Amino acid sequence: MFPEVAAEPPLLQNLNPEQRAAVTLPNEHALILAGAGSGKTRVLTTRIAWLLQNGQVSPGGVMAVTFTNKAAKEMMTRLTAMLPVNVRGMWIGTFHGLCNRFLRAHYKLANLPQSFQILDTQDQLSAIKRLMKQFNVDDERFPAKQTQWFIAGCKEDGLRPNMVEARDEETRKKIEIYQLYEEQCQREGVVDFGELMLRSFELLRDNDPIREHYQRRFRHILIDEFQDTNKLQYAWIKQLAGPGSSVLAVGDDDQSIYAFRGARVGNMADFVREFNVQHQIKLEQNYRSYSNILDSANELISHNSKRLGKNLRTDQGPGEPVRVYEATSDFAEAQWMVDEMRQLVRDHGTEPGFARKEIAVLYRSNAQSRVIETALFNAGVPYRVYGGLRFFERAEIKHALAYLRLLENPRDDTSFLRVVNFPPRGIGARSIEQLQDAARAMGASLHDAVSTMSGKAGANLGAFVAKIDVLREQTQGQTLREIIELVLDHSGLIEHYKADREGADRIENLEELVNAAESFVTQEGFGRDAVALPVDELGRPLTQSPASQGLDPNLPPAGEPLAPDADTGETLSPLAAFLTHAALESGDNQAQAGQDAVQLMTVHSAKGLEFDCVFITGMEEGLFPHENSMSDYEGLEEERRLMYVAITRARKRLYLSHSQTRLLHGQTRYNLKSRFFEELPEAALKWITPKHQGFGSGFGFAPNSVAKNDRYTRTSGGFNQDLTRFASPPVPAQKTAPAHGLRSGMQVFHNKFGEGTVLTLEGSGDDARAQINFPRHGVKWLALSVAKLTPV
DNA sequence: GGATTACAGGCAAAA
DNA sequence: CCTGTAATCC
Repeated sequence: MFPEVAAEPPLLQNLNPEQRAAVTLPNEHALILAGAGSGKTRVLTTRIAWLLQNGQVSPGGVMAVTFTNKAAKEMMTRLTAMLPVNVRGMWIGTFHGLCNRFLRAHYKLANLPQSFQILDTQDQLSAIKRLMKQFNVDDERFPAKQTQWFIAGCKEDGLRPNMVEARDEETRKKIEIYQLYEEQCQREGVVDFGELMLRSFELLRDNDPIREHYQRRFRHILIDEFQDTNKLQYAWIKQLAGPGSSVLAVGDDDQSIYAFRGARVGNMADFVREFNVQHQIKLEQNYRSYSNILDSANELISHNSKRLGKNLRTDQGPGEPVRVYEATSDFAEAQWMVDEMRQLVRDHGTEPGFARKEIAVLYRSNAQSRVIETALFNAGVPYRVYGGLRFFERAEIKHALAYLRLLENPRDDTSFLRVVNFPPRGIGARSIEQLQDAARAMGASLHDAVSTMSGKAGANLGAFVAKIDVLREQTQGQTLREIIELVLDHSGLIEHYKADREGADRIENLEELVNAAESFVTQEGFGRDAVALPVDELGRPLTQSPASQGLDPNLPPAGEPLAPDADTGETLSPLAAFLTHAALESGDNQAQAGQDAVQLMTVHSAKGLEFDCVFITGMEEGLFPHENSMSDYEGLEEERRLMYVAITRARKRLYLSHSQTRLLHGQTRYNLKSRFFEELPEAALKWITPKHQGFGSGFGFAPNSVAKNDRYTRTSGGFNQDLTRFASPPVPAQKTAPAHGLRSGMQVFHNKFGEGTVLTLEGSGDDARAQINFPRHGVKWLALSVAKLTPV
């Protein structure tokens, strides 16, 4: 079953020395610092192929962990292209996907029902809201979002309620809610994302035979994007890594952009120390971008202090300069971009134009996409927006899934409440409250409590529950496709949206759900959720009984489809498997997939992607860097890394743009251009704002400020700090424009509040306001015509 | 009591 | 701009 080792494996051809060293590392722990565009995925997959080819490990002994489903799929695709290997035996997937697989196989030990359902972020929030209402928690003092943040944060740190320190009264209350939330989830047979991780970790930690079994099994553990791992994920890896395993961590500290969701860059240093890592390899050769782009990235990131140290280099020439554009408004910025794109796409005779899908527009926050979308739409340019609501997160899809989940698990109160009165069937808030009271009193689920209800409300509720129960009966033994079609039909969802004038899209999506299910069933890898297989020291599957090898006799044989239970071999129903899939892979944003369209996305979601041409828009103080991150040093460094990620997405052309004015939260804001401009190498940049740029027609004032603008335009290439002050804000009433002379980031002194940092500037003249962070008094908005501020 | 519409308040990034 | 609640009608 092992291919003979080739004399000179073609796998190693065309690898540079560092890459080759990484691929052929000895079987020990190692860290690879992989810069952007340095062929990281290639190294990872080639490493696995190399290990397999040399017979050092069998597929069953390999675990490769990623953060996104996309990365996992990419890895499997590339791997199968390299070697005729059955990827099904390997554990390749996201942290959450693998934890799910593990918990399904050992659900009894994990104290979960076999068909436990997974709450996504939305579901989790509504579960918390419901709980807080039930226990009369003041939602002014404890906003549900904040509570959700707290609970998720605790789990990311591996903390159960009893392990969290109650520093103050507020925290004590939050811990109490956390405790209640856990009980509620357990009662209802659901787990959230964090719980998937935490419970797998605890099972590994507390159950010696299980832990030792998996430690024996996984000879090679490879982790992608290691800089994004949180405390719990790191602890989980430590549990899995046994005496004979080799952990290969691949990461880039400069691309750590997920601190807000618990990522700890420090895990890289901890890994080196705690695993006694002897092999560290830096991949600094970049195969993606021209040097103007790379120099910009290198120079920018050099302004960060806490770095492991790494500098990207390329053999490609300088390429085009990085073009910088200053627009008068967000509207004008979008318009300029559309014009520029037209040029890029156009065939110039000697050189063919760029494909539209090779052009990406990146922005810091999702809200910025609207203006750009409008401009593209009006110009008739096809585009595709990532982010926002993904397929499985759309309301109509979630409704349909809620019905399906109730078939699988009637205790799922979150799903029950979502659809009990959708489509409307005469069950209002009052009836639901009564039902919740009854359920609480008898300690039962809402579903089971319905039988105690009487009167008209009881009749309506009874009819609903009966419908669910009948559907459950009817769908026994049916195919997934039939089940979903039946549910769509009998739930009344289709009918309801048919009556809605704007329901056509939703019906289309519901039909797409049937397709999604169909392709889930037929797709290769449907059964890839195989569970633990007993293995020998090299990770080869054992042919003898596992018990005779001293392994846990309860562990199942290899290759079973559909994640059979480790004990009984009982498999998950296709419906339950599909529901899991829906929760763990929120689905590509399938709008116009495959079409040659311009790509719009946040910088976060651009990570890992690359394009010929990249536009980074909204390069303004308060937006990028974002105002919520500007006040503290750590936050600012993360913003800088984010910018680093954005820049390194570009292969050939990079555009940076900022706008003097922007409509944000319904009002015009005057933002200064981003401080990041000053951290880029002048030689690599080219200022392309037209000299006599007038103000857009939508502004209601004439371009009478040409003199000023002209002066600004002359700063092309250089970024003279003093001049920027004259350039923005370009307010109609010019005499009052920049009278205060403040800049965000500036230190100022206030008679009452003391020293503080200017965060944001807004408005002009007598209305000018500044948001200032005073360490002693917090963040305040001050009217500049009133407040006495002196620069420090 | 429930359904529908009107309006106020919040608003970063995401598996 | 989207969500959650208040006001209104049935």
